[in-house]
Amino acid sequence: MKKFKRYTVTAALPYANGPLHIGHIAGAYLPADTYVRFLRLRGEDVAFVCGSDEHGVAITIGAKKEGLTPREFVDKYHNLMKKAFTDFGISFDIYSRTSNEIHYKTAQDFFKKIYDQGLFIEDTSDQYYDEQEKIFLADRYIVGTCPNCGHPNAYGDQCEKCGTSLSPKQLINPRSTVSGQAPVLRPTKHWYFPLDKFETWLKDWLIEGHKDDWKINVYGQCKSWIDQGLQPRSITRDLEWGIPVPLPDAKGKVLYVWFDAPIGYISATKELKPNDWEKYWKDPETRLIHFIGKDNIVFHCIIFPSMLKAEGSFILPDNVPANEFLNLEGEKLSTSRNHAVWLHEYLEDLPTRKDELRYVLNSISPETKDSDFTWKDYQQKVNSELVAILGNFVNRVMVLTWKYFDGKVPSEHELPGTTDKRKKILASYTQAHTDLNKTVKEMIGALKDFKFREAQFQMMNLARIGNKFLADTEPWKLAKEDMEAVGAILNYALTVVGNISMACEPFLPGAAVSIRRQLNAAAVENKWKEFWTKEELIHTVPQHHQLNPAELLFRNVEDTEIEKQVERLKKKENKPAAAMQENAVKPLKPEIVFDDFAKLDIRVGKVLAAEKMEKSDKLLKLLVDSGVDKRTILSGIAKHYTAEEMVGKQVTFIANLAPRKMMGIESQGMILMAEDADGKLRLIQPNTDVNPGATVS
RNA sequence: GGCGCGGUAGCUCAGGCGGUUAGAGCGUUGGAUUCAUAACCCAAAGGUCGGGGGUUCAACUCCCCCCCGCGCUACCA
Repeated sequence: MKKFKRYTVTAALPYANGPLHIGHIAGAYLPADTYVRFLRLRGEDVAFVCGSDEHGVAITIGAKKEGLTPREFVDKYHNLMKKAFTDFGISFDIYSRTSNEIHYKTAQDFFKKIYDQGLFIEDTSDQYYDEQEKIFLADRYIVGTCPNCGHPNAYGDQCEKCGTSLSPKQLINPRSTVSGQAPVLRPTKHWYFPLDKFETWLKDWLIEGHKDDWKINVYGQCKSWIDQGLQPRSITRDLEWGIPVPLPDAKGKVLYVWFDAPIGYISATKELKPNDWEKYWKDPETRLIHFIGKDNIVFHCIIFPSMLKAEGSFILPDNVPANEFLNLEGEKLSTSRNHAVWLHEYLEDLPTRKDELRYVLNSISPETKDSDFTWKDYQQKVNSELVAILGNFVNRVMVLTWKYFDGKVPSEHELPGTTDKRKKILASYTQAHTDLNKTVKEMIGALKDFKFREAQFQMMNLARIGNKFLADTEPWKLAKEDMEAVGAILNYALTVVGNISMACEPFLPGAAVSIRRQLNAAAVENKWKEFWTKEELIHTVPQHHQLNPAELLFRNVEDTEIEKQVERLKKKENKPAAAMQENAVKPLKPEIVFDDFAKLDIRVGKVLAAEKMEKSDKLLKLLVDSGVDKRTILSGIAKHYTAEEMVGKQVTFIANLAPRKMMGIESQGMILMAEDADGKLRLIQPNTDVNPGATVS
């Protein structure tokens, strides 16, 4: 493996439109922090950078919703996240933000450098423009009737009722959500990054070059993406909030948030190391690693590297150990449903349990597949692992040393194997020592491979071996007959405790400090690098050294503690966030006159036959008796109704809608559905049967 | 529908370029023990390795089909 001189480690820039939850932590920040702590302990030169991602339409929408300016809005969430990270102990070297001036310049320079090479494609196309507000409307700012399901308030990028992805021009009767007015089409120019031109290079660099060293889930998704063919991507937007496109003819244009965000890693590094930041981004002997969640894979593995390649002077990511997702109590985390454990709330409720959260999240880290956090599991892991195995081991060694040696480290010398009992002790010692060294090597090997669950397990193994050593040698029995042996045993046990304090630092930084305090081990601190680079047990506590009183590393989690958390979770779900409630009821459409309505021929029909459309997940093909004819209607309801249950049902449909071909079959009408707040579709039916062909008015 | 990743003991997960009785931690049960936050230590029970075919002397591991979960994608008038 290539030897690197230094590391640049990034953790995904969290989007500044809401607080952090444990899914974010488990996905990117905890693994990144664990890895960085490991690197630092080995004495590596590392820059650990992160910051808030503060641009994009979603920010402007969120700001509007909360009645704030975008600036106030991002300030609020930037500060909230920054504090939560600090309080939790994620050890960024810098937590910056993309609204900083230095980032504006960095991003603009980056753009300009590629622009000057003539790489970007310029293209002018018609887009919706709000004449009253004098702005071009981003997709999310336009609502209209969904051409698919008739949902009157579909967004310009997606209909939330039927899930169809849309472009604004497909919407019927589009309206601006800013002014409520109908927007007009206007030509506007944008710049595109020619991703397609990097296909050959990506195949070489990624598909060939990282076949074996990238995680299989990451590699598989990238390969799938590249194989499907790459398209130019637009990298500018018509928007007020963002980084202005640094060109003379680009008034009102900003860089697309996805373009500027990853450059934020570079800006943050510049801010951190104004004089030698380039070493961390341009020296091939620097190892660049991105920690992200799986939603970010394509961006960090394909698009950003292509941008870096295009710019020309930067190094490329050497690895992108993306995690899958974390679920909560068996269900997906959901911001809108408020189904989440928010980091800042956890820290308020359980301020003394930071290591516990780190431990549990790491132990269920979604490294290879989605995983599930439950409070019950949290309690069990804390009680039966942290308390019972690790805390207990450290505590019993401390207590024994105080009891028999007044808290002074016993003398250190070879124990002569003069009796059978002593021979047994020596055998136990040899066994423990061999196991411990092996475990240390495995722990460090796992950390190098980004296998943090495994690494943490090996760290805990040190305590398991320690417990076994005590049980095997039984110093409390020997105290009656052979204090020299007791001293030898406890001297070694204290050595193990000292090594554990070093081993647990990347996983349980709080416990590491506590153990060091108990050992009164200021003298030990400069030994950390030795432990982490020699990869074996080292000598930690000098003989006759005075220890501090024992303190408990962890407390048991009582039932009442987790019951409180579970209840809190349930309560939240019954009471969705305020923002969600606003969303649940869509705003009224502009007024129409009776004649508009009269154009519609709405009727009730009866489904005679139904079948699932082949090769479609959403479409059912219905044969409907409309009274005047039997017609085929395709409807995107397959996720809500099976073909079988549709047969015989009365349905309301639009009878005079122009026929439309879908997947090779012509649909002669449109079934009307009601959409519940949760997105479920339900048929609109008369409350008693009517004859097929009955009109609705 | 296509593509990617996954489906291994009650739970969380290892493993597997085919080859002895499929592993660990936690949980459960039994034993031992008392230095320790009833914790630790020992032992046992517990799995037809998602289902069905196939290749092979031999498959959990390779091939095909199917089912389930997650993600991307197509369709959704």
